[in-house]
Amino acid sequence: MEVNMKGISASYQSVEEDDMGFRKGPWTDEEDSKLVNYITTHGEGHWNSVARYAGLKRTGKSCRLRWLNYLRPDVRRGNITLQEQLMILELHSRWGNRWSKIAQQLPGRTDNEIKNYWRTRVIKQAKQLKCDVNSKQFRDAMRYVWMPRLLERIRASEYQPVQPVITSTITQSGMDIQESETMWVNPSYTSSESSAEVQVPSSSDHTESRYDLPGCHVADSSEYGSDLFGLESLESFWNEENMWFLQQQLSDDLSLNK
DNA sequence: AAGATGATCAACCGCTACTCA
DNA sequence: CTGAGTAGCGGTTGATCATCT
Repeated sequence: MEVNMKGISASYQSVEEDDMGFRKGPWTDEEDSKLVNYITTHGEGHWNSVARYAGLKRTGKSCRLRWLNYLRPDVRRGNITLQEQLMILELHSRWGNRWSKIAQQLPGRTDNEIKNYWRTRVIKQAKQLKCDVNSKQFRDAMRYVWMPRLLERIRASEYQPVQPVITSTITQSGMDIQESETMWVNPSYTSSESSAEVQVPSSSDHTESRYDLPGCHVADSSEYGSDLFGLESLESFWNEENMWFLQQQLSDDLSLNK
């Protein structure tokens, strides 16, 4: 039987059935088309009925997941864009592992996809830096170093303002007004403040003191593996300018907390 | 060329929340 | 109120592909 995995057709032998006779494992083209046909005709919901009446030996849960994560017509495929990466970082800093909630802000992306992105890219980078992904150090690095850089890259590539995100609809005087909020472009870390307007001392002021984040090991360039955010190397984030800026931010935070 | 290792992502699992009889 | 059925969420697993040695 043929199944489609990662865009290629492959023979797959290990589709099995559980004690209840439900099939498990990758979906076949035939199963996909049965599910799509049924939902096209009858609509979503009542997943156990879908499974039964569509002639699928699958659990309702499995049908729901397959539809939402793969078969839905509005599912977006392909790489996570720079804008989406920035949104994920920002929204995760607000909401934590609320993948479904984050996914709602990214049309066409599924919670599964975002979760996978976070686990495979972001957590990996935290590990490489020997930081806990939830540590203040790593979060500050994201907020004050990586996200501004990402924003700069977006602006450089588009050469136009970043699209605001429509977050709510309010009704006023009988008219629907869409209130747009630049929810992920926090002024506190826009590029103008993070780099352009910040006075960076000459390199001689701090060349000797490569900044070690407390409890956070800055890896040698040889330790860097894949490229979070599509940058050439994570090392470029941890250059002296950004280190200096991050150090200032951290010391400001500390003084505020006194 | 082949085996080892790492990265990716679809799918499953367990749990909680919600609905309804 | 309670229990069954269902939907949805987040964590985890495992198959496959890609890259490295």
